[in-house]
Amino acid sequence: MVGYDRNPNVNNSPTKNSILNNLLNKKTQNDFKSSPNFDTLIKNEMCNDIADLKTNSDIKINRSQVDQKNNMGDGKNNQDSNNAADKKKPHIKKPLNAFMLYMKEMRAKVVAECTLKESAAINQILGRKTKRWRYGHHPYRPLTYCLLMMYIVRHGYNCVVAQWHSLSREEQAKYYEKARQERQLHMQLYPGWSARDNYGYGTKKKKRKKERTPVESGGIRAP
DNA sequence: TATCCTTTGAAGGAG
DNA sequence: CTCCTTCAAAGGATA
Repeated sequence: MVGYDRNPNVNNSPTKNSILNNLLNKKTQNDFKSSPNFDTLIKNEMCNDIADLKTNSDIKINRSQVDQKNNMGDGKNNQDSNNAADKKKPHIKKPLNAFMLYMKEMRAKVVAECTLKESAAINQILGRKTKRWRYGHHPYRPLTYCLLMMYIVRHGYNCVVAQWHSLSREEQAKYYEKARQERQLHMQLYPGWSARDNYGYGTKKKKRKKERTPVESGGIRAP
């Protein structure tokens, strides 16, 4: 179960290499380009990224294949996983906000729909900041990015962009209300609890999120 | 094995 | 008040 294997329900299940090759071959790129949902700039940016992908993706793929081979040998090392879970002392988690509730609900659907399992990519699909990979350099690992683009090729650009933000006001209000109820319940269950209680939980220090250059936080790079 | 990545939103603290 | 940071979920990737 390592890597980016496709959903077994899908009829054909190509290997990682064939997925990459499929993306990189001319036909796929042409299909990609001909999508009516892309303007010329985005098309060109995407194709440049695809070209860049080819230079450094081989190493990652070989690494994944090695991992897969290693995993085939042992099938019973999952017993000590709950051992690690026991080690953690119970802590009261933050209540989920509206977007987190939405993600929790929609994640499985997106995972089933596309071949992606990497949550960072799924979260971008469900969130908004698609500009970051549409215009600038992509933050994904090559194979993840490859599969994300495959998803776009298959389902169309509008399917990917801003799913949360494309919800109607009423639909979003549903999640905000649910989140409000969760917070209220959380307050009743754990009076006096503060989100600060979990700062640095389990670790010495969390990494600094970002050094914050507000101009570029939008992610749009001038071409 | 622990942290990173990535999203939005809540919340607390600093200035 | 405004700005900044952390953490909620999640699972593959990575050091």
